Amino acid sequence: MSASETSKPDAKPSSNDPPEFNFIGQVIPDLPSVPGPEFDAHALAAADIKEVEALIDALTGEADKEAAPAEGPIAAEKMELPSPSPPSSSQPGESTPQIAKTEPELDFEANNSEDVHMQTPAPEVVEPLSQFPPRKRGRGAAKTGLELAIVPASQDLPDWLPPGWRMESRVRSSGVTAGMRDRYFYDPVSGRQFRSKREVLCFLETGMSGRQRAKSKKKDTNADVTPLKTSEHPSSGGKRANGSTFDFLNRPAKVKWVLTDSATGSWTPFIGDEKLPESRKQEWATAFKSIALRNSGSTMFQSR
DNA sequence: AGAAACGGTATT
DNA sequence: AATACCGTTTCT
Repeated sequence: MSASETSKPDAKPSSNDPPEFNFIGQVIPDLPSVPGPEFDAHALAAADIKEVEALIDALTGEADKEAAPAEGPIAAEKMELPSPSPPSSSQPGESTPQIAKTEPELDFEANNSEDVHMQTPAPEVVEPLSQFPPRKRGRGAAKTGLELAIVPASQDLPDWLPPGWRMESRVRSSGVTAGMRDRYFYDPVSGRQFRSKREVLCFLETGMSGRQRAKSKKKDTNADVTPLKTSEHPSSGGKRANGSTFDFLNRPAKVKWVLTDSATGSWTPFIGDEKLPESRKQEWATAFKSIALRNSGSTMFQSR
């Protein structure tokens, strides 16, 4: 649809210094625990709600395909938004601008075909970061007992790397390039692996791995942002860079997004009755934003 | 098929 | 010269 930016007359100074931008890194330095909305809820209100919907859909739809029959009434129609209409926007003809005065809680409940087995999905801080690889695979798998010097590198992270991201530095143990180091970056949300700064940044921008062209010879006139692949559980394996999604492993069966503050637009995810743990909040917020952003362009980052 | 590691060119 | 980046190979 809106192929070209509609409202962007000259939003590109481009004459000064378009340095490295890592909006996510700046926007989410550290999500405040309560009233610290970094993003504009207004933007999320309308169209983005659908994203959340879709997201939840994905969550439930792909949550456990094993329990999903080939035609079972999955998430498709489970979702029911009480009021898809954006509160912030004024409804001409009505007179109840009781916007988010009293917490318009939209509860997207995600019920699988089964009931709930995971009422307490996230006991605590999961362990998104496995310090060391599960095993040795690939080239130097069973070669020599090479115990690669895998440096956690939790520190000394590059400045461009958004907070929460993990970096791994592996040293090559053989070959003419032995001794060289390869760095890998991992998205805390999806767990995907990236091999370079460029990949990461590209991912942060578009939400996709920028490397996705030359696939089909000539058939993509607008191969822009490919839809998410809602058929993977990244956290379990951590694919390389490609799609972006939630942590499909540790998710609640029911999520409730509450607009805690309409003014600033502070949405807070609730699991059941409990507020999302801080540890998870960032991830969610990141994903949430990422998705919303993907659709609204940069609408939500406008500072008023 | 996917992940890990190496090879090698491009870039700084 | 150093290293960032990514194609390709190798192994699970």
